[in-house]
Amino acid sequence: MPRVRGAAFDAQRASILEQAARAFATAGFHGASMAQIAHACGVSKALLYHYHRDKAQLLFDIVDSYMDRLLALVDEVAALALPPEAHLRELVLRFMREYEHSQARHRVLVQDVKFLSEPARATVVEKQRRVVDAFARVIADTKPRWADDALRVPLAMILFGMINWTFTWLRADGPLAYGDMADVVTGVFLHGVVAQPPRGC
Amino acid sequence: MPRVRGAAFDAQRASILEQAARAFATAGFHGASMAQIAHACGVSKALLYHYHRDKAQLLFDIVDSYMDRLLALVDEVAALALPPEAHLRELVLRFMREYEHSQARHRVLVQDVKFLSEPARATVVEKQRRVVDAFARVIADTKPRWADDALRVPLAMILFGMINWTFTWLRADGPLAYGDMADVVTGVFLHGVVAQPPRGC
DNA sequence: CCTACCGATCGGTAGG
DNA sequence: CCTACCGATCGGTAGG
Repeated sequence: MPRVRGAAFDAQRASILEQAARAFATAGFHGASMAQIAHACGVSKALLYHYHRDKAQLLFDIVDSYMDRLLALVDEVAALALPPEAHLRELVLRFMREYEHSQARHRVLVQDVKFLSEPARATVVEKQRRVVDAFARVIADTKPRWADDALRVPLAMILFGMINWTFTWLRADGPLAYGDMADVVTGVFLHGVVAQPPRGC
Repeated sequence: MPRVRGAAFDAQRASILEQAARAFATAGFHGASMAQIAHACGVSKALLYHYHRDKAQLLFDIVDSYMDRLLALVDEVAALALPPEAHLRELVLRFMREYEHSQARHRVLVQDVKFLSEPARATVVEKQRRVVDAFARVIADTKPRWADDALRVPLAMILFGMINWTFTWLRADGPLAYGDMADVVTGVFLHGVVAQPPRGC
């Protein structure tokens, strides 16, 4: 029985990243043991160390590959060359769809990046900065009421707050779908909750 | 040298809660050891167990007392009997001011409540539910564009996302003050970022 | 209110 | 001599 070495290697590596992300998401980086992760993967603990130098490297491989996916999303939407409000709406929709089937990875990104060693953390934070900056540029194109340059990033962070907080409470199997929530998020961010505009007609 | 037992007891207890909150905030619940916390307090590890049955009880005492403080804030603002938009503005301002000098407690509330035992967690979650519900009622009073009852809580969660995410990136010593950020958050939530209203005049 | 410890489990690595 | 893997156990340290 010949083995396709490369393919099996990659598949097992992907399986380990997925199971480790789930374990870190539910128990936290320090609360999840390598033994638990190995058990969830159906492999020996020693095998984990064949694919990842140590526990911190496993965490890094999860969040760094996830940030690459989010950066790719940013580029995909930019290629559509949409007008500013539609561009932002599409970004929010695609990000929330991505979160929906990456809940564990996303939770790990939010809660465990601080446990990385400094050079590894800096790599991830730089990629996060590029995503935030891409959102900030699109927001600036919508001609916001706050034109102050010092508020560019804070406005983007307000939007990320709306998006990122959603996955802490929204149930994937609940009555409200992620896609519907993306519409509400974009609507509130662009035009607010209140029906009447703030300035008289 | 007579000892005023009650006062010293309370002061030491408060000191332990503060140092433990800092340790949990930076290292996570499982990453912070009882020995580290004891050292930060300048006391023995055994003393910690004089005030709190175990590590989980210490975590509970931090977040439960913090939720009591947030519930008190809700009542204080309600007593002002403000019109809906001003009511919401005041709630956001006072919550963000509270976060400013409770950064460690707040971080612990967000990231470590999941490590409590189920009855303890339920107690905290119930208090969180009451805070969210209070915000949802004020939001409903502002005559939102989304009148659907199923969106009452999601709209409140969007606002909490904006507020709660802020403390993950806003530096207390930076150029942007929490009070200024509270104004921007309320402005975006009520009327959106875009200067032009969504409906024609 | 401390020192001295425990049963168990941690992340990581040995030989084969 | 290599890569891919296992059962067993290392030195330290966790909560209590």
